[in-house]
Amino acid sequence: MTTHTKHMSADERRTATVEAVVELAARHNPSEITTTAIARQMGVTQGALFKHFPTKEAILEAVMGWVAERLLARVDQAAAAATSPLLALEAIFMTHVDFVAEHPGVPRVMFGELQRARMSAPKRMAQALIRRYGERLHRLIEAGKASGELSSSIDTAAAVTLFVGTIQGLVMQTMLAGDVRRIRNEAPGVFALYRRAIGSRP
Amino acid sequence: MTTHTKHMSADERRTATVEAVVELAARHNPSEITTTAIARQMGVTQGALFKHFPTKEAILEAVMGWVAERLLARVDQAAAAATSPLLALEAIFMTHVDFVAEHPGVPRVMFGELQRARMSAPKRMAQALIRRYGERLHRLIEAGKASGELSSSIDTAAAVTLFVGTIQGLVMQTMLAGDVRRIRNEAPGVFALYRRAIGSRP
DNA sequence: TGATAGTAAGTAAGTAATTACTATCTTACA
DNA sequence: TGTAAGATAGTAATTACTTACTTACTATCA
Repeated sequence: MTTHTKHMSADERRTATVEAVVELAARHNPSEITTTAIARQMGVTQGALFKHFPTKEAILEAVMGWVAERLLARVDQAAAAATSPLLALEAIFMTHVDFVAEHPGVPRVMFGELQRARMSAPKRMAQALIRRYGERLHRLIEAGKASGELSSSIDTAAAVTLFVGTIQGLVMQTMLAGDVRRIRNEAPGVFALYRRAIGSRP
Repeated sequence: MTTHTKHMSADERRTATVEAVVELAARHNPSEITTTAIARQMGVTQGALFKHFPTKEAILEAVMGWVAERLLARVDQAAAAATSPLLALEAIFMTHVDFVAEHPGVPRVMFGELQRARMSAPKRMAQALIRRYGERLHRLIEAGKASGELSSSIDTAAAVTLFVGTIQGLVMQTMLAGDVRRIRNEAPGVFALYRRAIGSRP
């Protein structure tokens, strides 16, 4: 319940800034997201941003933190509700796809940070997020192999790479088509193929 | 066998410019590839670029043309030498991985162009390349289903998306590790999973 | 309670640096 | 010698960030 005041609190403004970046990234190239564009999206002057963030990089750092927290929380929640490793992988997949469909700018910002030449705080956070995500997948796949639900002959590292790449492929299709709804429609078919790839054969 | 002259011909310079961009993209964020950086990579002043290209966008257009021509030629050559649809898909996969390992900047430039907000000539060329690439995959997968080599129950469109995403996933791993050789090492394992996903079961 | 001083949040108008691109002059080769 | 290729030194526009000033909320105290 935000009262209609002209001034926001520092915390509200920081959150609003992060959300503005995520929304802008859905329609614009991350490298074209200038501080002026962020401020305009928020209905505020450009200089006002620097009351809450020392640099633009600090803004991107906050964005990466926002993404890591929300994505991992939802993914963990989905996995916890599942009753087997394979079902957990499917739940994670669909949850991730939902997240990307809700926030199409997120994978673009992530990829943009990873592409940076020099190491930076936001790039480090993007790497850390993918590493943590990969560890969760690795554990689930190993558990699935142990329980016999997944084929014990598959390469776990390759299965992790394929999982992440599968979502990347869906994101790419979305960017090609320019239609966000498409990712939700195509996701089940693509995961069905992934299940064929890793599942044990009857 | 370029003779040691100070002035290059227009055609040589255009090719050298494209190669400079591809080399720069291997180490730098595509949006950080300025005309100054391109010129420095070529050992030439920045203004000299505009003797051969009217705009920077025209340079990127030439880059996309260079990529489309070389990648599709190599992919077609690899597919033609294969004796079955599945072997053709494997040959295309490995050829593509080789191409990316040789030119790690290429997928970054491609992805960067696709991310652009407004339509542009290079973006259109990137979309056209992926479309043509996808059509080739589509035909091969359909042929494989007809011959019984691939499962007839799989979704062909999803299989195309998964193929492209699989390579994207390998590229992402490369960017995370910062080590180009890794993609060649991991490629066979990942394709083995892809084969499990689409192949008919014995 | 109600005036008021202090402060956080915001504005407006700057800065230097960098960008793509250009005008003018110079060099090298056929 | 004429011309294409390149060098030099610009241009206006845009970038992240700053400075000086103004507004709105809040805690304090008579």
